[in-house]
Formats: sequence, C-alpha cells, structure tokens
Amino acid sequence: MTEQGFIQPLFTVDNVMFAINNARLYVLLVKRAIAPYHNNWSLPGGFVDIALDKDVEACAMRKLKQKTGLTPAYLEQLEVFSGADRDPRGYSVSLAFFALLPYTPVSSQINSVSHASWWPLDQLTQLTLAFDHQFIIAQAHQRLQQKALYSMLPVFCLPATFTVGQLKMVIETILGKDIQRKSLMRRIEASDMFTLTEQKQVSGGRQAQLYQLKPGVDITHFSRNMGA
Amino acid sequence: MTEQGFIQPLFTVDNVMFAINNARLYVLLVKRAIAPYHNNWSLPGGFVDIALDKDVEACAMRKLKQKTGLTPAYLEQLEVFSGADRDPRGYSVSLAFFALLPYTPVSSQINSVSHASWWPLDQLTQLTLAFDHQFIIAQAHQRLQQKALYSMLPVFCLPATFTVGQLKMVIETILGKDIQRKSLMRRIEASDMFTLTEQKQVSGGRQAQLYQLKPGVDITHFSRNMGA
DNA sequence: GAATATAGTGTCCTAGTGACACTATTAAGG
DNA sequence: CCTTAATAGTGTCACTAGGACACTATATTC
Repeated sequence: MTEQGFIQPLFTVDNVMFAINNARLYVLLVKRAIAPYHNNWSLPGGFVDIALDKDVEACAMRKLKQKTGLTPAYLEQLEVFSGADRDPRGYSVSLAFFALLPYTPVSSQINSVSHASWWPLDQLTQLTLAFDHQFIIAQAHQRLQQKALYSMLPVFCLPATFTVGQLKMVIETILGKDIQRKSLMRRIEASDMFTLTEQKQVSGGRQAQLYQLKPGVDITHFSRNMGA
Repeated sequence: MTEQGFIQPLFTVDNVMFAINNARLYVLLVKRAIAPYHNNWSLPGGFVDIALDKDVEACAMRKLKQKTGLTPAYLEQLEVFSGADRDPRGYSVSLAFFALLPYTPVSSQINSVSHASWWPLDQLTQLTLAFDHQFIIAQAHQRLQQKALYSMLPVFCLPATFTVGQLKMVIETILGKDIQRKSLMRRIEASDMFTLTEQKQVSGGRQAQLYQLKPGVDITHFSRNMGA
C-alpha cells in the first residue's frame, strides 16, 4: 500500500442552525455570492483552515461567526454527506453540524455578512437551496426531533433564564405536537440540571418561576421517549 | 470570499468492526506496514478513492473488504475525529464508522491481508494502538452499548438464523450485564422484525425456536431503554 | 371583586419493563 | 423406561415514568 498519491475529495463543513421564534422553527441560511448556485440560499459553511481551526468543531464555529455573526449555544456533528454528484465542481465530502441558539435577529451591520437570514422551516420547500442542503436540513430536523423526545437539548433554544411554559412551547414547536406540562416538570425536577431564581410575568396570569442551567452540567438523557 | 487556495487536511476513513465470539466482544485490527506507527495495530481504513467509491460508506466497505477480507452486516457513521495532533504527518480528518458482523475468522489466505486479527475488547488496554484509535474504539463501544438498549441492532452480530438465547447472549455481552429473557421475547414479538423457522438444539435442553430477519425490514427502535 | 388567563399540583390510569416462579421439551445415563 | 439436568418458553405481579385531566394558586384587567 502506497501512501497518498490520490486525488483527495473536497472536504467542507456545513451548519444547520435552528432557533425558535414566535412558536415557529427557523433555520439560518446565507445567500451564495459565487458559483455554483450563485444567489441561491445555502447552509453557512466552508473549508477548514488548518491554521485557524483546532478541529472541525472549531471550524464550524468560526464559519458560523464569520458568515452570520452568531455563535451557537449548542453544536454537534450530524453526519457526513458525500459523493460525486452533490457538488458540480466534483467529488465532495461535507460534514454537517447541527446547532441550536436562542433566536437572535441577524445583524446586517457586520461587513462579512453578505446575506444571512432566518427562514421558517416549513417554508423551505418553496426555496431552491444549493447542493443537497434541503436534504441535510431534513436530516438535522429529524435528529433534533428525536433528541427532543429523550433529552433536555431544547433548552439551548432559550435564553439563560426561562420558564417552564417557554420550554414547553419550544419542545412542542420542535416536535410539532403538544406535550403535558406535568411531564415536563417531572423531567425538569428529575434532571437536576436547573436552579430557580425570582419571578416574571408573561401576558395575563400568574407569574412563572424562572429556571436557569446549573453551570457545567451535562444534558440529561431520559430512559423513555415522551409521547409514546 | 475566495474559492479554495487553502491547504486541505488529509481526509481518511476508519472502521471499528465488532463481532462476538464465545461471549466476548472482539474488535478487528490490522497491523500497520508503514510509518507512522509502523508495526502497531490500528483500525482498518484509508483514503477515499474518488474513482472507486460512490460515497464514504462505499469507501468504508471497500477498505474493510480489502484489508480484512470481511464485509460488515451493518455499517453506520460514528463520528469525525480531527485536529493537528492526531497524526504526526499533519492535520488530519478521519471519519470513523462502526460496523457489526457475525464472528468470522480472518482468512489469511488473501494476499492483501497482511496482518488482520480479531482482538478482545477487554484486552485492548494492553496494546498500543496507532493514532487516537484507542479513543475511537471507546467511542464506538459506547455507541454500540447505547443502541443495544433501545434497538435490535445486536442481531447483526448473529447469523441469518438464530435463537432467542443467542440474541440474549449477544446483548448481554455488549452491555456487560444480564437482561431478562422475558423482556427480550416481548421486544422480539413487538418489533415484528422476525419470522420463525424449524428447530435446533444447543447443548443439553429443549430445542429453541429459530428466528430469521424478515427481508427488507428496518431496525426497530423502542421508546424505552432496557435495564432502566 | 369578578372574570380571565396562565402557573403549578394531586391523583389515577397505562404501557413497557423487571423479577421470578412455573411449565415444556430435549439429551444423557442408569 | 424413568430420573436428572439443562435449556426454552410462559404467567403473573410489581414497579416506574409518563399521559390525562381536574383542581388549586396567583397574577392582570376591567
């Protein structure tokens, strides 16, 4: 076996960043400034810079910051998508990440941010996205739904301090179906991930307790799925 | 934003293939014939050949076949491991796969198979493996254990036709703890993944029913974990 | 202070699993 | 043929975490 001598495929990183606004799930997209797929919307990503990026996670973070001005609260590897046909420039290998963040408007003040924008997930079918990004987003959404069933991951869609009602809304938005408030409270207590603070009012009604992540805790995984 | 112009990191594929023999979990390793880590044991893997490999999964399959003579019954992406320090030749990105197979002795008749061998997982700490392969195997083992709790994945460690007792043994070996035969039978029935056949005897005792995967079924995932 | 809206609790039901004793079927050995 | 041992499979009750849903609590608005 010889060492290299092969043509290496192009390796890139793509990010599917989700956020929730007004009980709707949004994905962050950027408009491509160059061919191929010039002017089409696409996932923010790019090439690894071995001088800047400690590893692929750092690369994903950097690309998000650079292209959208935002830093995810949570980031994990999704899956590698590869093949000769997904990029007209040739054989390519792309590692997709999936990320969560409390909803923040994209500030167009930043120079490098050409066109970055949040898109409602349920309107994406009307868009023509670059490459296989439509499919990648679908995979990411599936993973997010799966994890929402058995973990506390959705808290990363909320600010540092939040109410049970907000968390319930986030989970229901992700799953696309209602859950029992009682079940959620049982999980919050069982997880031992949170501490209480003062109060807060929402629209009408009694003021809700404000919860807050304990510093440095791991995301609890439960032994059962919700709603089944 | 310019196009490329960057130095691309080395992209490779590595495979963690598991099998079970004599109630012990084994990993398939190959002995490196070249530097770095010359003569150390390592995971079978290599570079993508864009002419031969439809995608990275095909690459993983090809490398396994080529280096060990075996074809996995199940294969899925595990995770990407990356960084400047994991390979002395420079910045590298490796996509690790995790694979299952009914135990088959490695036939050393094949030429290209220099030194391939099954190693018991619990003896690996005594070996010095190449790169970060020790860590990758640990991650793969964790994933396998997790999936064994809520899915029928362990059937891929068994031949086409098998008994409940064998499946119980496989799962217990993976998890490192006993499970209830009754629970397993309930899951087998609920999954609706299998059909019955004739009979079979093992050592002493009553003959066990032989089960067999229905053609083309998906691996059932359950809504609860076992043993919790 | 009544109406309304949201937050949080009490309590029973249910599904899927654990525990474990019990029955069933086979081989081996007198 | 009968007994023993060994493994296969079943019956049944207990336990746990979530679902359902009525009820209480606390706030705002008029």
